[in-house]
Amino acid sequence: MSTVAPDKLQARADRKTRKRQEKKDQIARSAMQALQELGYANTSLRDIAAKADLSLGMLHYYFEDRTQLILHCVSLYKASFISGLEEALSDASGREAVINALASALATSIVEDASTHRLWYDIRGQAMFDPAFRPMVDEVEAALIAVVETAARKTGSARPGMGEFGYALIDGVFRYQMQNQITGTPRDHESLANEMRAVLETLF
Amino acid sequence: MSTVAPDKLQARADRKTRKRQEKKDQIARSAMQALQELGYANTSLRDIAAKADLSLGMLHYYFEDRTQLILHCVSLYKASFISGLEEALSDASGREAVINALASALATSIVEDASTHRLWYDIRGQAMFDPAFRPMVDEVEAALIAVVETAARKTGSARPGMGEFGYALIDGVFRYQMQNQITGTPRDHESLANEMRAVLETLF
DNA sequence: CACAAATTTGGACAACTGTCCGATTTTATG
DNA sequence: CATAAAATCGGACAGTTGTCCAAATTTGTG
Repeated sequence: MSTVAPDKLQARADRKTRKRQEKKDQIARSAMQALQELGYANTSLRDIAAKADLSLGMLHYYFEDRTQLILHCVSLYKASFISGLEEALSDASGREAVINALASALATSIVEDASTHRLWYDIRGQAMFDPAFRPMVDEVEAALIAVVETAARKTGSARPGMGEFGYALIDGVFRYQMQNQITGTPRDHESLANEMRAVLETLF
Repeated sequence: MSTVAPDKLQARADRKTRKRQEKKDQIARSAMQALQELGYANTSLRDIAAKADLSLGMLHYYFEDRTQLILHCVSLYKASFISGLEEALSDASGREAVINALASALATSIVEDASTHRLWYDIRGQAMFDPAFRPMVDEVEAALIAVVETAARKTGSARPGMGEFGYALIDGVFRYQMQNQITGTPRDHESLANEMRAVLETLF
């Protein structure tokens, strides 16, 4: 028989699992640093352990295997990037304002988080070969398509198939900007936003 | 002193190097089969040797290292894909004909060579982390941008910066089509070409 | 045919990988 | 404070990787 109330046990278990989740997030944030630098193919668990100042065994204590750890990183990426876009959209109303908000948010992300997106594109490409990454990639892309659909609705230009088509177009330019930002000549926020605006103006 | 004429020596040396080049191409074609299947990160030299029915040492006899072999594969990809696009464009005149030709050629390539493009996107992503791939990737992209500029000129809609911008847009849709063709529901030539035509109509 | 060069083989090698586990330390609990 | 659970460590393990090389075979040449 238990000496404490059931709800107290429950609360205790919850605190444990939350603490564990936070530790997993913290490890994943360190892991992202290593992955962003070296890429999926060239980052070993030892690289990650070193970056996180953790022992090798710890990684397997918190994550089933390498794939699960990387998936957790993508999950963090999604939460951060998508919610930023949604927030930018929710604050805007009127066609021009919506277009400006989206273009500006995307440009900001290129300037500030180019190497995070580089990792995302690396893993999205990996998903083309390793089915283990597909569900997570599909989840992120579905959310991005939903963002485009929201923008289309708010600009009064919603059409069937618009989400996917718009996502593909925007992603093409966004990825090219990211690539040039890292391997070519970096551009400033205004220049990037203007280019993206040109896409959105013809799309919506 | 030599017992044969200098030009004869020259011809002999040329034959040797040409034969060596053809062997390299043959190996690279086999290597592409393995790489297309498994991807850059998961294809070992042993996988390639097995696919090419060759011993491991042979690969190093013809290629300095793994990177050089893969670069040779990309070089083959470029020659084949780009020349196909250029040919399609050269046969067409008049705005609608040019747009149709380009849209159709791209759709054909999605249907027939989706997994070749999957490998290309894999290596283009790899170039974001490994500088050894950058010159080759830049070369391919410069050629693709030139194709877009040719199309823009032939449709009478050439503007400064058009090549890069158009390439980014088209590539976004093309890549998304490729991804869906492999991991999603494959579509037929007409459907793919129609979608691409929609991009080209607004671009040019 | 003889002989040199080119080609091909098969395996050795060290480095690196993800995974796993026993022992130790730290933390939370009654 | 004592004791159980959670957390952390350090290293072992087997498998894989790219690279290299000495020997054997094939090819081309005089």
